[in-house]
Amino acid sequence: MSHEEVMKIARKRGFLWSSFEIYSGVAGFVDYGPLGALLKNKIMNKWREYYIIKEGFYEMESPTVMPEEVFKASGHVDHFNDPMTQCKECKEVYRADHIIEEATGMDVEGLENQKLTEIISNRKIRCPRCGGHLTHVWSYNLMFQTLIGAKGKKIGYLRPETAQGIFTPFKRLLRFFRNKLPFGVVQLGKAYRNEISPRQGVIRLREFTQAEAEIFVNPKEKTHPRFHTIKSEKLKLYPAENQEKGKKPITITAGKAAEKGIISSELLTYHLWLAKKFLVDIGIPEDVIRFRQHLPTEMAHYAIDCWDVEIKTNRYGWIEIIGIADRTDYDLKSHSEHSKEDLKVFIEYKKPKIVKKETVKAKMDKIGPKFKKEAAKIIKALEDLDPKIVKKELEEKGQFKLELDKTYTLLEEDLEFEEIEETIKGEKIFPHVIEPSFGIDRIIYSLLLHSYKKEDDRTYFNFPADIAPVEVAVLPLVNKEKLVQLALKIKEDLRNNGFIAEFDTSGTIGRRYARIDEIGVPFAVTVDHQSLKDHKVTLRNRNDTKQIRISIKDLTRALEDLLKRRMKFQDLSRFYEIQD
RNA sequence: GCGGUUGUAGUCUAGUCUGGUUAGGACUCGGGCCUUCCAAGCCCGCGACCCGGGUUCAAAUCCCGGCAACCGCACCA
Repeated sequence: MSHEEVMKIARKRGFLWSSFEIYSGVAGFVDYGPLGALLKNKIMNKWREYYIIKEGFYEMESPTVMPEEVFKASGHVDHFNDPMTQCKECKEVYRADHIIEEATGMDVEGLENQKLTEIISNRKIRCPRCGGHLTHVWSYNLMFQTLIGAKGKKIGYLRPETAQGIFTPFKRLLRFFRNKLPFGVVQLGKAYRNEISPRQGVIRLREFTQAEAEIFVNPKEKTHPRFHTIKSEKLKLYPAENQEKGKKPITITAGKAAEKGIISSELLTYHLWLAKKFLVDIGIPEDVIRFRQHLPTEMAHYAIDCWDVEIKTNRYGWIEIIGIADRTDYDLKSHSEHSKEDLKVFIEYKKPKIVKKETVKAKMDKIGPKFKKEAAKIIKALEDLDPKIVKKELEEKGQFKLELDKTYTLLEEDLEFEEIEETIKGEKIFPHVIEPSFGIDRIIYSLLLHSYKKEDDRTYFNFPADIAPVEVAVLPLVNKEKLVQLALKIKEDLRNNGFIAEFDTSGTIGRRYARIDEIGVPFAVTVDHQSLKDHKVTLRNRNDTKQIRISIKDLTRALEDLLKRRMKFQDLSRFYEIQD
């Protein structure tokens, strides 16, 4: 539970290192060491199990460098930008808009830097701390900028989220899913934010790994086919209202939360539950998980409802590790406007709608001779007019003046009104997007923190068997040639069967167990003298250090059952002799 | 970005104030001996003054700058 102890072991045993240490390091970057990389991959693959296999979403991969247009459309170029100013005397840095709003009460959101600078000098706004003069306003954008191409004319940015890489090929995706909602697309990968001053180690990184799902749905159908199966599952929620009124979080069933509108839709509720199930599955205890709703003031520009999954930590309090948002149609709409591409989906009505409609048409035999060459454009213009207005004007004035490049006067005899029935099969809409966005690095931190166990003089990571980086250790009880040879052979066999197996002869058996416990190896195979005669070895369970004696030929099968969590060690011990 | 505190092997630390032999110890790690089940013991070995500049005959030690970590403030679409 202690941050310091856990991070110390994480560093010592090769889970997490700060990057570029030999060059003093750079804040906000970390290396995943050998065990960290294994752990991270296992967690990401578990995530794929949940979102790709079980939910039926598909994964894609887009570039991490993207052209400026993408982030103009997404709002990151404008909204991810903070206007800053600094006191010339005391060097304090401020948000320029905040300081103006405080001093004058003006709403200056969205104004250009030059305008803000003018306001500061005209209104004689000074440093609130020391009264000193303030510098001109500059922009601090949290995106890393780069130049694309040899001539360096095209501005590019490192993506601040993986999501945009899913929105931009939306037309292709829609075709891949055969033009039908709902569908989900996921992406796991790196994202970048040039934080002003990253602290808190792995909690706020400049380069981090996200696992995001973008689920495209019909706005009228924000539910999930399996919602009924999770209705009575309990969620610990901290709604915005409770935060504002200083009340405590509530525990409520998924069904009630959606029904009462605490969470804005059944689908969003389902994804809150799913995120929690995932976290519990990889080994984060349920009682350190809660869902906190964004306050209206902190909600991102694109969302209508957003819940953070938070984990309790001893050092940082409750930290956000997952954000689950209803992004509505913000992104697709905006990309559609900027790119001039149609990013809508055709939704077919269950029953076609029959609409009665009045139309006005030109009588060709009248219009033709009357207007000759100009008739064509008049006919075309009539199609776009509201027939009611034409009819009304005709009735009142006996003629209708059509304003085009010049005025054409149309009489009642030139026109024909008709009421027709039109069958509308459906409509084109922008889908809404439900987005669970996982911060993998923070999840790993939370997992390390909450898996760490200390018992007497023993420490271990209580990783689930299928998450543990090293799966099994093979150890000779003592370093006698024959035992070492047999242990090596068993290790090779296990590796050939796909297990991540380690072997260790250093120190005494107790020290070896301690070493593998410290990195959370769930099972150990120990070869003793008896093994040479009866071809049996002991299999040790990390959490309770209990052992059973099992024949070497059964080992692969037993370990497979254990590591895939088809069987618990306790169940296995019914079939085998228990060792003291 | 601002202010404060701190930087000695993988880890913890002595030495820094008061400049002066080969920077000392413990644990860890590697090799060996021993050892029949949970960090035992013995022998051997690897391994450090954050980086750069200055002052000085001489800098881990004093001064300046940088970097990093921690704490507070600010920031965190």
